[in-house]
Amino acid sequence: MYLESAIGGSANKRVGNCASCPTREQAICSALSQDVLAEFFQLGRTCQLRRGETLMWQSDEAIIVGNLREGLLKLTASLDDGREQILGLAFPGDFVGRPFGATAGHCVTALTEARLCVFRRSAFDRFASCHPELEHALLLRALDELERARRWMLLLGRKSAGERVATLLLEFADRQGAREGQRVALPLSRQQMADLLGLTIETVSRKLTLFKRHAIRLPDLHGFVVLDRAELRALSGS
Amino acid sequence: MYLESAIGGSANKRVGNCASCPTREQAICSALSQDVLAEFFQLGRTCQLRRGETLMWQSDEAIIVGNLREGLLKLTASLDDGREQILGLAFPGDFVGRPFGATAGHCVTALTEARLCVFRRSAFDRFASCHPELEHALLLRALDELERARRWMLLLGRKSAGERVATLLLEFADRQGAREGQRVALPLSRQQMADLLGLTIETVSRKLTLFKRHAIRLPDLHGFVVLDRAELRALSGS
DNA sequence: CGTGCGGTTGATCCGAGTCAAGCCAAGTGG
DNA sequence: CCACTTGGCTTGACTCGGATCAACCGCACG
Repeated sequence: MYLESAIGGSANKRVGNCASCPTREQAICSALSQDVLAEFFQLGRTCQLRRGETLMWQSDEAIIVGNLREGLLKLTASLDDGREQILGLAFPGDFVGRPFGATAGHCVTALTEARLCVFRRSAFDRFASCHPELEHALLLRALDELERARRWMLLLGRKSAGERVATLLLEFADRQGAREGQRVALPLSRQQMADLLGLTIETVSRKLTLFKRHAIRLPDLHGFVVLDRAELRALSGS
Repeated sequence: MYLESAIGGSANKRVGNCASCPTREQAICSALSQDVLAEFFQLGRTCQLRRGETLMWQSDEAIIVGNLREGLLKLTASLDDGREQILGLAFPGDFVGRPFGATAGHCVTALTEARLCVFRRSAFDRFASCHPELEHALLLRALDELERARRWMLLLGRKSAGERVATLLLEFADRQGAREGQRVALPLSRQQMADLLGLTIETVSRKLTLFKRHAIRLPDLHGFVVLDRAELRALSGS
Protein backbone atom coordinates (compact mmCIF):
# COMPACT_ATOMS: atom_id res chain seq x y z
CA MET A 1 0.00 0.00 0.00
CA TYR A 2 1.20 3.43 -0.91
CA LEU A 3 1.16 4.97 2.51
CA GLU A 4 3.80 2.66 3.82
CA SER A 5 6.07 3.38 0.95
CA ALA A 6 5.52 7.02 1.63
CA ILE A 7 6.88 6.56 5.11
CA GLY A 8 9.49 3.94 4.57
CA GLY A 9 10.36 4.67 0.97
CA SER A 10 13.37 6.21 -0.63
CA ALA A 11 12.62 9.82 0.23
CA ASN A 12 13.49 9.45 3.85
CA LYS A 13 15.89 12.21 4.74
CA ARG A 14 15.19 13.55 8.18
CA VAL A 15 14.11 17.12 8.53
CA GLY A 16 16.56 19.06 10.61
CA ASN A 17 15.04 22.41 11.33
CA CYS A 18 12.48 24.88 10.27
CA ALA A 19 14.44 27.84 8.98
CA SER A 20 12.76 27.71 5.60
CA CYS A 21 9.17 27.39 6.81
CA PRO A 22 6.82 29.47 4.72
CA THR A 23 3.90 31.59 5.95
CA ARG A 24 1.47 29.60 8.02
CA GLU A 25 3.96 27.04 9.26
CA GLN A 26 5.60 29.93 11.02
CA ALA A 27 2.77 29.83 13.52
CA ILE A 28 3.65 26.30 14.50
CA CYS A 29 7.32 27.05 14.60
CA SER A 30 7.05 30.13 16.73
CA ALA A 31 4.77 28.34 19.15
CA LEU A 32 7.41 25.74 19.92
CA SER A 33 10.79 26.19 21.47
CA GLN A 34 13.85 25.32 19.42
CA ASP A 35 14.53 22.00 21.13
CA VAL A 36 10.94 20.84 21.03
CA LEU A 37 10.76 21.83 17.40
CA ALA A 38 13.84 19.82 16.57
CA GLU A 39 12.43 16.86 18.48
CA PHE A 40 9.13 17.22 16.64
CA PHE A 41 10.62 17.18 13.19
CA GLN A 42 12.81 14.25 14.18
CA LEU A 43 9.60 12.23 14.24
CA GLY A 44 8.86 12.84 10.61
CA ARG A 45 10.40 12.03 7.30
CA THR A 46 10.24 14.07 4.16
CA CYS A 47 8.21 12.61 1.40
CA GLN A 48 8.02 13.69 -2.21
CA LEU A 49 4.85 13.48 -4.28
CA ARG A 50 4.60 13.83 -8.00
CA ARG A 51 1.75 15.74 -9.58
CA GLY A 52 -1.32 13.52 -9.32
CA GLU A 53 0.03 11.13 -6.70
CA THR A 54 -2.25 10.37 -3.80
CA LEU A 55 -1.05 10.38 -0.21
CA MET A 56 -4.14 8.82 1.37
CA TRP A 57 -7.54 7.59 0.32
CA GLN A 58 -11.03 8.38 1.49
CA SER A 59 -11.59 5.11 3.30
CA ASP A 60 -8.05 4.47 4.47
CA GLU A 61 -7.27 4.06 8.09
CA ALA A 62 -5.77 7.37 9.11
CA ILE A 63 -2.26 6.15 9.80
CA ILE A 64 -0.30 9.19 8.80
CA VAL A 65 -0.37 12.91 9.28
CA GLY A 66 1.64 15.31 7.18
CA ASN A 67 2.84 18.86 7.12
CA LEU A 68 3.10 20.32 3.65
CA ARG A 69 6.36 22.10 2.94
CA GLU A 70 6.16 22.81 -0.79
CA GLY A 71 3.52 22.44 -3.45
CA LEU A 72 -0.26 22.26 -3.50
CA LEU A 73 -2.53 19.42 -2.39
CA LYS A 74 -6.24 18.85 -2.76
CA LEU A 75 -8.53 17.14 -0.28
CA THR A 76 -11.38 15.39 -2.04
CA ALA A 77 -14.37 13.18 -1.39
CA SER A 78 -16.16 11.17 -4.03
CA LEU A 79 -19.39 9.30 -4.59
CA ASP A 80 -19.37 5.73 -5.85
CA ASP A 81 -20.22 6.78 -9.37
CA GLY A 82 -17.22 9.07 -9.63
CA ARG A 83 -18.72 12.45 -8.85
CA GLU A 84 -16.00 14.29 -6.98
CA GLN A 85 -15.95 17.29 -4.69
CA ILE A 86 -12.83 19.12 -3.61
CA LEU A 87 -13.15 19.79 0.11
CA GLY A 88 -10.20 22.08 0.38
CA LEU A 89 -6.70 22.88 -0.73
CA ALA A 90 -3.56 22.56 1.33
CA PHE A 91 -0.86 25.19 0.96
CA PRO A 92 2.66 25.06 2.35
CA GLY A 93 2.53 24.98 6.13
CA ASP A 94 -0.85 23.25 6.30
CA PHE A 95 -1.37 19.95 8.04
CA VAL A 96 -3.20 17.13 6.33
CA GLY A 97 -4.59 13.91 7.72
CA ARG A 98 -6.66 13.17 10.76
CA PRO A 99 -4.87 13.25 14.10
CA PHE A 100 -6.68 11.45 16.93
CA GLY A 101 -9.14 9.75 14.61
CA ALA A 102 -9.77 6.49 12.85
CA THR A 103 -10.21 7.62 9.25
CA ALA A 104 -9.61 10.88 7.47
CA GLY A 105 -12.75 10.56 5.35
CA HIS A 106 -11.14 12.16 2.34
CA CYS A 107 -8.41 11.69 -0.23
CA VAL A 108 -5.28 13.80 -0.29
CA THR A 109 -3.70 14.23 -3.72
CA ALA A 110 -0.91 16.37 -5.07
CA LEU A 111 -1.87 19.00 -7.63
CA THR A 112 1.76 19.92 -8.20
CA GLU A 113 5.08 18.44 -7.25
CA ALA A 114 4.95 18.46 -3.49
CA ARG A 115 7.26 17.88 -0.58
CA LEU A 116 5.91 17.14 2.81
CA CYS A 117 6.96 15.99 6.21
CA VAL A 118 4.98 12.92 7.24
CA PHE A 119 4.49 11.41 10.67
CA ARG A 120 3.12 8.07 11.79
CA ARG A 121 -0.14 9.03 13.37
CA SER A 122 0.51 7.11 16.56
CA ALA A 123 3.79 8.94 17.06
CA PHE A 124 2.26 12.27 16.13
CA ASP A 125 -0.65 11.84 18.50
CA ARG A 126 1.62 10.84 21.34
CA PHE A 127 3.92 13.78 20.76
CA ALA A 128 1.09 16.26 20.45
CA SER A 129 -0.61 14.97 23.57
CA CYS A 130 2.36 15.93 25.68
CA HIS A 131 3.12 19.25 23.99
CA PRO A 132 0.24 21.62 24.70
CA GLU A 133 1.79 24.41 22.62
CA LEU A 134 1.54 22.17 19.60
CA GLU A 135 -2.02 21.20 20.40
CA HIS A 136 -2.91 24.84 20.82
CA ALA A 137 -1.51 25.61 17.40
CA LEU A 138 -3.38 22.65 15.92
CA LEU A 139 -6.58 23.86 17.54
CA LEU A 140 -6.23 27.30 15.99
CA ARG A 141 -5.71 25.75 12.59
CA ALA A 142 -8.61 23.36 12.97
CA LEU A 143 -10.93 26.20 13.95
CA ASP A 144 -9.73 28.19 10.97
CA GLU A 145 -10.28 25.31 8.59
CA LEU A 146 -13.71 24.75 10.04
CA GLU A 147 -14.68 28.33 9.39
CA ARG A 148 -13.33 28.14 5.86
CA ALA A 149 -15.25 24.92 5.20
CA ARG A 150 -18.44 26.47 6.51
CA ARG A 151 -18.07 29.54 4.35
CA TRP A 152 -17.72 27.20 1.41
CA MET A 153 -20.92 25.40 2.42
CA LEU A 154 -22.82 28.63 1.87
CA LEU A 155 -21.32 28.84 -1.60
CA LEU A 156 -22.12 25.22 -2.47
CA GLY A 157 -25.61 25.33 -1.03
CA ARG A 158 -26.87 28.69 -2.14
CA LYS A 159 -24.76 30.49 -4.73
CA SER A 160 -25.35 30.49 -8.48
CA ALA A 161 -22.69 29.33 -10.91
CA GLY A 162 -21.58 32.86 -11.68
CA GLU A 163 -21.35 33.79 -8.02
CA ARG A 164 -19.28 30.71 -7.32
CA VAL A 165 -16.75 31.42 -10.02
CA ALA A 166 -16.48 35.09 -9.03
CA THR A 167 -15.99 34.10 -5.39
CA LEU A 168 -13.18 31.74 -6.31
CA LEU A 169 -11.41 34.36 -8.39
CA LEU A 170 -11.66 36.88 -5.57
CA GLU A 171 -10.37 34.37 -3.08
CA PHE A 172 -7.25 33.75 -5.14
CA ALA A 173 -6.75 37.44 -5.80
CA ASP A 174 -7.03 38.19 -2.08
CA ARG A 175 -4.80 35.35 -1.02
CA GLN A 176 -2.10 36.66 -3.32
CA GLY A 177 -2.75 40.25 -2.29
CA ALA A 178 -2.98 41.28 -5.92
CA ARG A 179 -4.10 44.78 -6.90
CA GLU A 180 -6.30 45.58 -9.92
CA GLY A 181 -4.32 45.07 -13.08
CA GLN A 182 -1.86 42.58 -11.61
CA ARG A 183 -1.81 39.02 -12.84
CA VAL A 184 -3.07 36.44 -10.33
CA ALA A 185 -1.84 32.87 -10.58
CA LEU A 186 -4.63 30.30 -10.74
CA PRO A 187 -2.89 26.98 -10.19
CA LEU A 188 -5.97 24.90 -10.99
CA SER A 189 -7.26 23.31 -14.15
CA ARG A 190 -10.82 24.06 -15.20
CA GLN A 191 -11.80 20.61 -13.98
CA GLN A 192 -10.33 21.30 -10.57
CA MET A 193 -12.13 24.61 -10.37
CA ALA A 194 -15.33 22.78 -11.23
CA ASP A 195 -14.70 20.15 -8.55
CA LEU A 196 -14.08 22.88 -6.00
CA LEU A 197 -17.20 24.81 -6.94
CA GLY A 198 -19.57 21.90 -7.41
CA LEU A 199 -20.02 22.68 -11.11
CA THR A 200 -19.06 21.20 -14.46
CA ILE A 201 -16.07 22.21 -16.50
CA GLU A 202 -18.28 23.67 -19.23
CA THR A 203 -20.12 25.95 -16.84
CA VAL A 204 -16.88 27.23 -15.37
CA SER A 205 -15.55 27.94 -18.83
CA ARG A 206 -18.70 29.78 -19.86
CA LYS A 207 -18.76 31.95 -16.76
CA LEU A 208 -15.11 32.87 -17.24
CA THR A 209 -15.65 33.96 -20.81
CA LEU A 210 -18.70 35.87 -19.63
CA PHE A 211 -16.64 37.76 -17.05
CA LYS A 212 -14.02 38.50 -19.68
CA ARG A 213 -16.28 41.29 -20.90
CA HIS A 214 -15.70 43.63 -17.97
CA ALA A 215 -14.52 42.19 -14.69
CA ILE A 216 -11.41 40.25 -15.66
CA ARG A 217 -8.88 39.51 -18.37
CA LEU A 218 -7.51 36.05 -19.12
CA PRO A 219 -3.98 36.47 -20.44
CA ASP A 220 -3.46 32.71 -20.35
CA LEU A 221 -4.81 29.58 -18.71
CA HIS A 222 -3.64 29.42 -15.08
CA GLY A 223 -3.68 33.16 -14.63
CA PHE A 224 -6.07 36.11 -14.70
CA VAL A 225 -6.16 39.84 -14.11
CA VAL A 226 -8.82 41.63 -12.10
CA LEU A 227 -9.93 44.67 -14.09
CA ASP A 228 -12.84 45.74 -11.93
CA ARG A 229 -12.73 44.45 -8.40
CA ALA A 230 -16.01 46.11 -7.44
CA GLU A 231 -17.82 44.41 -10.29
CA LEU A 232 -16.27 41.07 -9.43
CA ARG A 233 -17.32 41.50 -5.81
CA ALA A 234 -20.86 42.30 -6.96
CA LEU A 235 -20.87 39.22 -9.17
CA SER A 236 -19.74 37.09 -6.24
CA GLY A 237 -22.94 37.83 -4.32
CA SER A 238 -20.93 39.42 -1.50
CA MET B 1 -27.34 44.36 21.99
CA TYR B 2 -28.67 40.96 22.79
CA LEU B 3 -25.41 39.29 23.62
CA GLU B 4 -24.79 41.45 26.61
CA SER B 5 -28.20 40.81 27.99
CA ALA B 6 -27.56 37.14 27.46
CA ILE B 7 -24.58 37.33 29.74
CA GLY B 8 -25.73 39.87 32.25
CA GLY B 9 -29.44 39.25 32.05
CA SER B 10 -31.84 37.67 34.43
CA ALA B 11 -31.00 34.04 33.76
CA ASN B 12 -27.72 34.19 35.55
CA LYS B 13 -27.62 31.30 37.96
CA ARG B 14 -24.18 29.81 38.17
CA VAL B 15 -23.69 26.28 37.06
CA GLY B 16 -22.41 24.19 39.88
CA ASN B 17 -21.45 20.83 38.47
CA CYS B 18 -21.81 18.52 35.58
CA ALA B 19 -23.74 15.57 36.93
CA SER B 20 -26.50 16.02 34.40
CA CYS B 21 -24.33 16.43 31.32
CA PRO B 22 -25.68 14.47 28.40
CA THR B 23 -23.76 12.42 25.85
CA ARG B 24 -21.03 14.39 24.18
CA GLU B 25 -20.45 16.80 27.00
CA GLN B 26 -19.30 13.80 28.96
CA ALA B 27 -16.09 13.89 26.95
CA ILE B 28 -15.28 17.33 28.23
CA CYS B 29 -16.24 16.47 31.74
CA SER B 30 -14.25 13.30 31.96
CA ALA B 31 -11.21 15.06 30.55
CA LEU B 32 -11.14 17.51 33.40
CA SER B 33 -10.57 16.88 37.08
CA GLN B 34 -13.39 17.73 39.48
CA ASP B 35 -11.80 20.94 40.75
CA VAL B 36 -10.88 22.21 37.33
CA LEU B 37 -14.33 21.40 36.11
CA ALA B 38 -15.92 23.33 38.92
CA GLU B 39 -13.61 26.24 38.23
CA PHE B 40 -14.45 26.09 34.55
CA PHE B 41 -18.18 26.24 35.01
CA GLN B 42 -17.73 29.06 37.53
CA LEU B 43 -16.70 31.18 34.56
CA GLY B 44 -20.00 30.78 32.79
CA ARG B 45 -23.60 31.69 33.36
CA THR B 46 -26.62 29.82 32.19
CA CYS B 47 -28.66 31.47 29.55
CA GLN B 48 -32.09 30.58 28.29
CA LEU B 49 -33.17 30.99 24.68
CA ARG B 50 -36.68 30.82 23.38
CA ARG B 51 -37.45 29.10 20.10
CA GLY B 52 -36.24 31.42 17.33
CA GLU B 53 -34.03 33.63 19.48
CA THR B 54 -30.56 34.33 18.16
CA LEU B 55 -27.49 34.10 20.35
CA MET B 56 -25.03 35.69 17.93
CA TRP B 57 -25.02 37.11 14.43
CA GLN B 58 -22.93 36.38 11.37
CA SER B 59 -20.91 39.58 11.52
CA ASP B 60 -20.78 40.03 15.28
CA GLU B 61 -17.53 40.22 17.06
CA ALA B 62 -17.07 36.82 18.62
CA ILE B 63 -17.39 37.88 22.22
CA ILE B 64 -19.01 34.82 23.67
CA VAL B 65 -18.65 31.09 23.57
CA GLY B 66 -21.31 28.73 24.79
CA ASN B 67 -21.84 25.14 25.74
CA LEU B 68 -25.30 23.85 24.93
CA ARG B 69 -26.97 21.98 27.77
CA GLU B 70 -30.52 21.45 26.49
CA GLY B 71 -32.28 22.03 23.21
CA LEU B 72 -31.25 22.36 19.59
CA LEU B 73 -29.45 25.23 17.87
CA LYS B 74 -28.74 25.96 14.24
CA LEU B 75 -25.63 27.64 12.85
CA THR B 76 -26.42 29.57 9.70
CA ALA B 77 -24.87 31.85 7.13
CA SER B 78 -26.81 34.05 4.75
CA LEU B 79 -26.35 36.06 1.60
CA ASP B 80 -27.44 39.68 1.44
CA ASP B 81 -30.60 38.84 -0.45
CA GLY B 82 -31.78 36.45 2.23
CA ARG B 83 -30.75 33.08 0.87
CA GLU B 84 -29.79 31.07 3.92
CA GLN B 85 -27.73 27.97 4.47
CA ILE B 86 -27.66 25.97 7.69
CA LEU B 87 -24.02 25.14 8.40
CA GLY B 88 -24.69 22.73 11.19
CA LEU B 89 -26.79 21.86 14.19
CA ALA B 90 -25.68 21.95 17.79
CA PHE B 91 -26.92 19.25 20.15
CA PRO B 92 -26.57 19.20 23.93
CA GLY B 93 -22.93 19.10 24.88
CA ASP B 94 -21.73 20.94 21.78
CA PHE B 95 -19.79 24.16 21.92
CA VAL B 96 -20.81 27.13 19.81
CA GLY B 97 -18.96 30.32 19.04
CA ARG B 98 -15.45 30.99 17.96
CA PRO B 99 -12.75 30.69 20.62
CA PHE B 100 -9.47 32.40 19.77
CA GLY B 101 -10.92 34.32 16.85
CA ALA B 102 -12.29 37.68 15.90
CA THR B 103 -15.67 36.72 14.41
CA ALA B 104 -17.67 33.55 14.31
CA GLY B 105 -18.79 34.09 10.71
CA HIS B 106 -22.19 32.56 11.34
CA CYS B 107 -25.42 33.07 13.25
CA VAL B 108 -26.47 30.84 16.12
CA THR B 109 -30.21 30.53 16.62
CA ALA B 110 -32.38 28.34 18.81
CA LEU B 111 -34.64 25.86 17.03
CA THR B 112 -36.26 24.83 20.30
CA GLU B 113 -36.25 26.15 23.81
CA ALA B 114 -32.60 25.97 24.79
CA ARG B 115 -30.48 26.34 27.84
CA LEU B 116 -26.78 26.97 27.55
CA CYS B 117 -23.80 27.91 29.59
CA VAL B 118 -22.13 30.98 28.12
CA PHE B 119 -18.66 32.37 28.69
CA ARG B 120 -17.08 35.69 27.84
CA ARG B 121 -14.66 34.77 25.13
CA SER B 122 -11.73 36.52 26.74
CA ALA B 123 -12.24 34.55 29.94
CA PHE B 124 -12.81 31.32 28.05
CA ASP B 125 -9.69 31.77 25.96
CA ARG B 126 -7.59 32.56 28.98
CA PHE B 127 -8.88 29.57 30.89
CA ALA B 128 -8.46 27.19 27.97
CA SER B 129 -4.95 28.41 27.30
CA CYS B 130 -3.80 27.25 30.69
CA HIS B 131 -5.74 23.99 30.77
CA PRO B 132 -4.33 21.70 28.13
CA GLU B 133 -6.86 18.95 28.89
CA LEU B 134 -9.61 21.33 27.88
CA GLU B 135 -7.80 22.39 24.74
CA HIS B 136 -7.27 18.77 23.86
CA ALA B 137 -10.97 18.10 24.18
CA LEU B 138 -11.75 21.17 22.11
CA LEU B 139 -9.31 20.02 19.46
CA LEU B 140 -11.02 16.64 19.18
CA ARG B 141 -14.38 18.34 18.77
CA ALA B 142 -13.10 20.81 16.23
CA LEU B 143 -11.60 18.00 14.15
CA ASP B 144 -14.87 16.12 14.36
CA GLU B 145 -16.89 19.12 13.29
CA LEU B 146 -14.50 19.73 10.44
CA GLU B 147 -14.97 16.23 9.17
CA ARG B 148 -18.73 16.53 9.46
CA ALA B 149 -18.70 19.85 7.59
CA ARG B 150 -16.59 18.36 4.83
CA ARG B 151 -18.86 15.39 4.44
CA TRP B 152 -21.72 17.85 4.03
CA MET B 153 -19.76 19.72 1.35
CA LEU B 154 -19.88 16.58 -0.78
CA LEU B 155 -23.64 16.50 -0.35
CA LEU B 156 -24.08 20.19 -1.19
CA GLY B 157 -21.70 20.12 -4.13
CA ARG B 158 -22.55 16.86 -5.80
CA LYS B 159 -25.70 15.14 -4.60
CA SER B 160 -29.12 15.36 -6.26
CA ALA B 161 -32.16 16.54 -4.34
CA GLY B 162 -33.35 12.99 -3.69
CA GLU B 163 -29.95 11.87 -2.47
CA ARG B 164 -29.77 14.84 -0.12
CA VAL B 165 -33.11 14.17 1.48
CA ALA B 166 -32.38 10.46 1.85
CA THR B 167 -29.00 11.24 3.40
CA LEU B 168 -30.60 13.53 5.95
CA LEU B 169 -33.20 10.95 6.92
CA LEU B 170 -30.54 8.31 7.36
CA GLU B 171 -28.44 10.64 9.45
CA PHE B 172 -31.29 11.24 11.86
CA ALA B 173 -32.22 7.58 11.95
CA ASP B 174 -28.60 6.65 12.72
CA ARG B 175 -28.13 9.34 15.32
CA GLN B 176 -31.17 8.04 17.15
CA GLY B 177 -30.13 4.44 16.65
CA ALA B 178 -33.57 3.62 15.32
CA ARG B 179 -34.32 0.24 13.78
CA GLU B 180 -36.58 -0.34 10.78
CA GLY B 181 -40.17 0.27 11.77
CA GLN B 182 -39.40 2.57 14.68
CA ARG B 183 -40.45 6.19 14.56
CA VAL B 184 -37.59 8.66 14.22
CA ALA B 185 -38.03 12.20 15.48
CA LEU B 186 -37.27 14.88 12.91
CA PRO B 187 -37.12 18.08 14.90
CA LEU B 188 -36.90 20.32 11.84
CA SER B 189 -39.50 22.10 9.78
CA ARG B 190 -39.52 21.55 6.02
CA GLN B 191 -37.96 24.96 5.61
CA GLN B 192 -35.13 24.07 7.97
CA MET B 193 -34.53 20.81 6.13
CA ALA B 194 -34.36 22.80 2.91
CA ASP B 195 -31.88 25.27 4.43
CA LEU B 196 -29.74 22.40 5.63
CA LEU B 197 -29.78 20.63 2.28
CA GLY B 198 -29.43 23.64 0.00
CA LEU B 199 -32.87 23.05 -1.53
CA THR B 200 -36.30 24.69 -1.51
CA ILE B 201 -39.16 23.69 0.70
CA GLU B 202 -41.19 22.46 -2.27
CA THR B 203 -38.45 20.13 -3.45
CA VAL B 204 -38.02 18.66 0.01
CA SER B 205 -41.75 18.08 0.23
CA ARG B 206 -41.88 16.42 -3.18
CA LYS B 207 -39.00 14.08 -2.44
CA LEU B 208 -40.51 13.06 0.86
CA THR B 209 -43.83 12.17 -0.73
CA LEU B 210 -41.88 10.31 -3.40
CA PHE B 211 -40.08 8.21 -0.78
CA LYS B 212 -43.40 7.51 0.93
CA ARG B 213 -44.01 4.88 -1.73
CA HIS B 214 -41.46 2.38 -0.43
CA ALA B 215 -38.63 3.59 1.73
CA ILE B 216 -40.39 5.46 4.50
CA ARG B 217 -43.69 6.27 6.17
CA LEU B 218 -44.67 9.70 7.43
CA PRO B 219 -46.99 9.22 10.39
CA ASP B 220 -46.89 12.96 11.10
CA LEU B 221 -44.82 16.04 10.45
CA HIS B 222 -41.70 15.94 12.64
CA GLY B 223 -41.39 12.22 12.52
CA PHE B 224 -40.85 9.36 10.09
CA VAL B 225 -40.42 5.61 9.97
CA VAL B 226 -37.81 3.81 7.94
CA LEU B 227 -39.50 0.92 6.15
CA ASP B 228 -36.63 -0.17 3.93
CA ARG B 229 -33.23 0.93 5.13
CA ALA B 230 -31.41 -0.64 2.19
CA GLU B 231 -33.55 1.27 -0.27
CA LEU B 232 -33.05 4.50 1.63
CA ARG B 233 -29.32 3.94 1.64
CA ALA B 234 -29.41 3.32 -2.11
CA LEU B 235 -31.39 6.50 -2.60
CA SER B 236 -28.84 8.43 -0.56
CA GLY B 237 -26.09 7.70 -3.12
CA SER B 238 -24.02 5.90 -0.47
C1' DC C 1 2.40 15.03 -39.28
C1' DG C 2 -0.90 12.81 -36.59
C1' DT C 3 -2.50 12.27 -31.79
C1' DG C 4 -4.03 13.51 -27.37
C1' DC C 5 -5.30 16.69 -23.95
C1' DG C 6 -7.29 20.77 -22.00
C1' DG C 7 -10.31 24.21 -23.09
C1' DT C 8 -14.21 26.53 -25.59
C1' DT C 9 -18.59 26.77 -27.82
C1' DG C 10 -23.15 25.28 -29.34
C1' DA C 11 -27.54 22.56 -29.07
C1' DT C 12 -30.49 20.20 -26.30
C1' DC C 13 -32.38 18.26 -22.07
C1' DC C 14 -33.78 17.82 -17.47
C1' DG C 15 -33.93 18.69 -12.48
C1' DA C 16 -34.92 21.86 -9.37
C1' DG C 17 -36.59 26.61 -8.73
C1' DT C 18 -40.54 29.71 -9.05
C1' DC C 19 -45.14 31.01 -8.82
C1' DA C 20 -49.65 30.07 -7.55
C1' DA C 21 -53.41 27.44 -5.68
C1' DG C 22 -55.22 24.55 -2.30
C1' DC C 23 -55.21 21.64 2.05
C1' DC C 24 -55.34 20.94 6.89
C1' DA C 25 -54.87 21.85 11.77
C1' DA C 26 -54.54 25.22 15.22
C1' DG C 27 -55.78 29.39 16.89
C1' DT C 28 -59.05 33.62 17.54
C1' DG C 29 -62.82 36.29 18.07
C1' DG C 30 -67.74 37.08 17.69
C1' DC D 1 -70.41 26.97 18.41
C1' DC D 2 -69.13 28.58 14.06
C1' DA D 3 -66.79 31.83 10.69
C1' DC D 4 -62.42 33.45 9.76
C1' DT D 5 -57.49 33.78 9.82
C1' DT D 6 -52.94 32.01 9.96
C1' DG D 7 -48.99 29.14 9.18
C1' DG D 8 -46.85 25.05 7.64
C1' DC D 9 -47.23 21.75 4.13
C1' DT D 10 -48.43 19.73 -0.40
C1' DT D 11 -49.39 19.80 -5.23
C1' DG D 12 -49.49 21.43 -10.00
C1' DA D 13 -47.93 24.24 -14.09
C1' DC D 14 -44.31 26.42 -15.94
C1' DT D 15 -39.54 28.36 -16.31
C1' DC D 16 -34.81 28.46 -16.39
C1' DG D 17 -30.03 27.50 -15.06
C1' DG D 18 -26.79 24.36 -15.38
C1' DA D 19 -25.84 19.47 -16.93
C1' DT D 20 -25.17 16.69 -20.83
C1' DC D 21 -23.69 15.51 -25.32
C1' DA D 22 -21.05 16.66 -29.17
C1' DA D 23 -18.14 19.29 -32.21
C1' DC D 24 -14.19 21.89 -32.58
C1' DC D 25 -9.92 24.62 -31.51
C1' DG D 26 -5.01 25.12 -30.29
C1' DC D 27 -1.07 23.49 -28.61
C1' DA D 28 2.50 20.25 -26.97
C1' DC D 29 4.67 16.17 -28.00
C1' DG D 30 6.08 11.81 -29.99
